[in-house]
Amino acid sequence: MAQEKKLVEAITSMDEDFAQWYTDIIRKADLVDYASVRGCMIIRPYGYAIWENIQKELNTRFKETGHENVYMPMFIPESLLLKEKEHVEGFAPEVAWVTHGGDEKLTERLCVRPTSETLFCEHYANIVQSYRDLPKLYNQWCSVVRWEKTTRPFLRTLEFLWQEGHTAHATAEEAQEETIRMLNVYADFCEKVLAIPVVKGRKTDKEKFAGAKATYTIESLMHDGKALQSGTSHNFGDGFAQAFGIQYTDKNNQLQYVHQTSWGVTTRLIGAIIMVHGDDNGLVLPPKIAPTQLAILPISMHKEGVLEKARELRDRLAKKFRVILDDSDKMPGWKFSEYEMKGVPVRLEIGPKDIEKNQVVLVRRDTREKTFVSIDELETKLAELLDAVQQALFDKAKELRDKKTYVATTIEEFEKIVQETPGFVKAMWCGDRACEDAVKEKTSATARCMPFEQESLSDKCMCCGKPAKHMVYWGKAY
RNA sequence: CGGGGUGUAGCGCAGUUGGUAGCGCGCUUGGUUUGGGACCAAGAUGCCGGGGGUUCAAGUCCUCUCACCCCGACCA
Repeated sequence: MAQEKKLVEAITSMDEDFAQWYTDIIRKADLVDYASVRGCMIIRPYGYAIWENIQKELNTRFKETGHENVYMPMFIPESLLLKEKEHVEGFAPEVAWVTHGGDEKLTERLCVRPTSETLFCEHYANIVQSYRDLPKLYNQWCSVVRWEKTTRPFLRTLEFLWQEGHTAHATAEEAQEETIRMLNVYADFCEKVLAIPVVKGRKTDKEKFAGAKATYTIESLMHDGKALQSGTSHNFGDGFAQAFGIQYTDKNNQLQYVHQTSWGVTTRLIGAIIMVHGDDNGLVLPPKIAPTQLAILPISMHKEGVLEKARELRDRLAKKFRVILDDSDKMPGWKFSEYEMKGVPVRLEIGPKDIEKNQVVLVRRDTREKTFVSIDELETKLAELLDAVQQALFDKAKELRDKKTYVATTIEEFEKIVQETPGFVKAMWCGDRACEDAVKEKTSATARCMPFEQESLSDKCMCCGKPAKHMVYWGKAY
């Protein structure tokens, strides 16, 4: 029995060692495997299915807001990358270079895209001539490469999957509207689909994207109290347009520069789902994103009629839900643990006793609460239960985030909170880079964002005591 | 890139003063089982991370190297 117990507890407790818990989950739930190149991961079918659902949901929203998908090359000539100064300085340290084609040394080395601003800019310069050509609302799904020093599956890998939207507009106002529109799309997606509450706001200059005029972000809080930047939306103004010569002729026959935006989310969102909803029994997936919403587990399936009934239910429910039937000869207890580990939102048990009573047992993953449901009203009850789980996950995550959101008015208070009770800390800031640097130096916490919903906690900067300009969410970040 | 740790069967690990490799889980086959990780029986599985040394003999000692994990600095 001791041995069995150990097996069940194969996942490290999150309170004991959060990092190890995370690693255990992604391996045991079959999300990823390590690849032979350092820092690269294999996204396994179950993990990739989550990404496919993310793609499906986001693509719908992108199309609804008028965007078209395109595909850009993965190589960027060095000369092209060098065109925008701040941008290069931001990315140069972490790009991978291709220097040879076969045995031939290339005359100009090519970087493997770390992001595709330069490619989109080059293309826009070619295809935009008139105000009639605007706006251009493009998006691409691809992978990018950043030669990171340390890596963690989903959170930071050398190569990762993402989408990057790149748009060009006639006016600064339109570009700003687009930047905020897409930030809101991300926020809505995170909250409604991933059940992850987010704080919307603007990045400080120190934290903004290399080459951007302004960066907006959605920030979420993980179970361990560390913050995760979950999506960003940048307004480039006309900086890139000037560097790349993207001009159009307006209605008055005047030559103008376009105003651009870019925005992206990555497979990191999967890391967020794990760290926001997961527990000591494994993954917990929000029904809207779960590859499998219902696992049907026949009990005593060698007995007459059980398997037949289970198959009948599977066929019936598969019309409306993402369902699997596990008719392998594993023990029921093993299957319970397995599907909990994989975060399947609801499981259905059906055995001889249930068939007699024309019922099934539904068990929700998040609370393990069991309900007996008549087979006749299964579709309705299951739909209700999935909705209830979706909502409960959001509520629970929000409650935890709110609980772990603190207020500090002095640097001493701030330091104490950061050290003793990790989470978001709301505090006032004068807007000076020196104070931001000092906070990081002292506490290793950074400014996550200046939220749109500002509060006046005090009229002085917590660091220097000068008049406060912004209320900032601070925290240690992934 | 700094600090720490680990590489032995698919996974988790043991391997004493150097003597030619073992345990648990998993896997295969057969049987009994099935409402919270079943049991019995019979099997299969190793370039001991890699290179170089020392030695009659290296998983074990020396040396170089590679990879991964954790903590920092940098980033999505």
